[in-house]
Amino acid sequence: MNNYTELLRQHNLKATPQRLAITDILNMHGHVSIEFLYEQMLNKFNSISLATIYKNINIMLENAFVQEVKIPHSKSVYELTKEVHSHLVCDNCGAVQDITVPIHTILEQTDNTQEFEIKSASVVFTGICKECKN
Amino acid sequence: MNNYTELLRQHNLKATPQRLAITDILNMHGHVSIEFLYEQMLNKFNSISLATIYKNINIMLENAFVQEVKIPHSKSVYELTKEVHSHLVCDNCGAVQDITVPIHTILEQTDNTQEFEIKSASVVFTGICKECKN
DNA sequence: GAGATAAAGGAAAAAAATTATCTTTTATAT
DNA sequence: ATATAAAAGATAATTTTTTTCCTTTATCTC
Ligand SMILES: [Mn+2]
Ligand SMILES: [Mn+2]
Ligand SMILES: [Zn+2]
Ligand SMILES: [Zn+2]
Repeated sequence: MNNYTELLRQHNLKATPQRLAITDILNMHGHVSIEFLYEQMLNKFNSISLATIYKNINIMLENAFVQEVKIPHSKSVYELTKEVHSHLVCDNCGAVQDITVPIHTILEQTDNTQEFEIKSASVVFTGICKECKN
Repeated sequence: MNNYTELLRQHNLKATPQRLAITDILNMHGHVSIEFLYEQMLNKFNSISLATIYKNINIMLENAFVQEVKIPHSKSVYELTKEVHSHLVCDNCGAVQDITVPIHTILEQTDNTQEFEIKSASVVFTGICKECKN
């Protein structure tokens, strides 16, 4: 269990109980939607405002604290920023898991005659997860 | 210049002037946002409803006529469905262009111990386009 | 081509998602 | 302990998307 107090302060963000709870939930669940996050937060703070969720997710996005994962045919999920990685999304149950893809190798094998200077890649694989196959 | 009358009918969709105009705009501009599409449509149909745009884009998505491209840090764009491909998005001007990535090769080089059955991939590269480099 | 009809368009309202405003509370520095 | 700027909560406002309801029209059949 990580404590994000210092990390928040390093970004000049006050380490409020609400923010620490958000980071805890992200840390525990990995990839969460706004609604899920709100529901979880309501358990701890029965009068928390949805606006607080949005304001915090947005300020954490600005500070590169949190990343948005855009998923084909469904809503975005959010996660704590970690090393660069890609995602697997289950078509059946919606579960999102991390996967490491050799982006560099891909770029070497991709014909880029367009002279586009690539800086980053967002890769989301879709399919059926291990659990849903059974 | 393509005519989408038949394709629409094959999906049991009436070939209305509005729909043909939408396919024309998609065909001409490649990747368009809802707002852009609406503005363009207003030129031809000065009383078109935004609801018509949404209803048609949604029905075309359902029929796999049109695809949504989700882009990190910006709004989605829509395009006519064609052969499988990926995208380059310019951080500077927002331009979206197609690129072909050897997905199969990537999968071979990606360690998938998670036993996830991958069916498709959504790949969006971000960077600086040729024009914006000058 | 005229008539029948189900689908689609337009206008407006409703719903859902997100952001802004304003007052109260609180984390943090002194 | 106090001061203060930032954040929370409540609410309103805005933006985005969907729904409803009535009118129009594309298409089928004759
Ligand atoms: Mn992840
Ligand atoms: Mn494309
Ligand atoms: Zn699954
Ligand atoms: Zn550019």
